[in-house]
Amino acid sequence: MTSTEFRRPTRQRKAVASALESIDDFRSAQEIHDLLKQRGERVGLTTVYRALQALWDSGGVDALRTDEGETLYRLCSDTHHHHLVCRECGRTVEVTGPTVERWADKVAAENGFRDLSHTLEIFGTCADCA
Amino acid sequence: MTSTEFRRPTRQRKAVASALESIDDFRSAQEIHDLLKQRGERVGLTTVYRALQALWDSGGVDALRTDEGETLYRLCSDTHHHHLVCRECGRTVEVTGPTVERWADKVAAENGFRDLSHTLEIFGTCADCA
DNA sequence: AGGAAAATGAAAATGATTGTCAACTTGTGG
DNA sequence: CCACAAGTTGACAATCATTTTCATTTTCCT
Repeated sequence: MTSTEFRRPTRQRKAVASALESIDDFRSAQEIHDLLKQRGERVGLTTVYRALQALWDSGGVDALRTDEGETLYRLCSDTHHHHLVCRECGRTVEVTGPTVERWADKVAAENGFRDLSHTLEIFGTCADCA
Repeated sequence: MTSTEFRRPTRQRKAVASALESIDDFRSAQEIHDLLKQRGERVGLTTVYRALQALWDSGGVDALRTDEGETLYRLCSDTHHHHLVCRECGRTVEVTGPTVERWADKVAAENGFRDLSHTLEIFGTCADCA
């Protein structure tokens, strides 16, 4: 249902998309690039960046910033949601929060803000790592 | 009440702290460095970074990451809160959300996560910029 | 086929932040 | 009062993710 992202679905772009499909956790552009290399898919790092960017622009992937400043990507389910991220192992749990959405909208509206977006990530140590 | 951060309160560190006190919005390390330069305070950029880092470690300031990957700092009120940030002018409004705090704790607990922290920022266009 | 627009990728550039290290301060014990 | 060790500073180089550049290649359309 979501528009299929690319003006031209090239080999490289399909490779990136397919790499994302084979992973559950968030990965950096570089990691995805490495993964493609392992698979024998020859795709330039620059292109991987561009493809991820494009996917993000079109809403096809979720992006997340680590404390170290790396951007991590992950295929996006089509519902709006947030993440619970384990600081140790990086495991992520997808959580949805109508409560939060409503609260954010309300607060923003009260302050006269339009055209909203928000980021919410919860960090912690998961049961396995505790 | 908040511990005063520095092992040795040097001229430079006091300058950074005082610069922060004179501002309301979030500023980058570089901007703070510039501000000090304008004031005639000669402080190395490296030192500004280190001072801000130290302040952050001790909980004295709030830090926020822009989409462009810059880290912005601001003196921290002692209540836990979040920010409503205008994408255009950078104006920030401090908001508190007990609702959200509770929700985050609950969700995390349900998934067996401990030792929580979270980030929540709302972005939008403020009334003046619309 | 043929040309224009889109896409690629290697290499250089950017830009925020961090590491290095020699010089400088400061507090302390003697 | 003084020397010394530990804490600090800052100019500069180094990192490292990401972006630009730009010449080359691919793809789409007619």
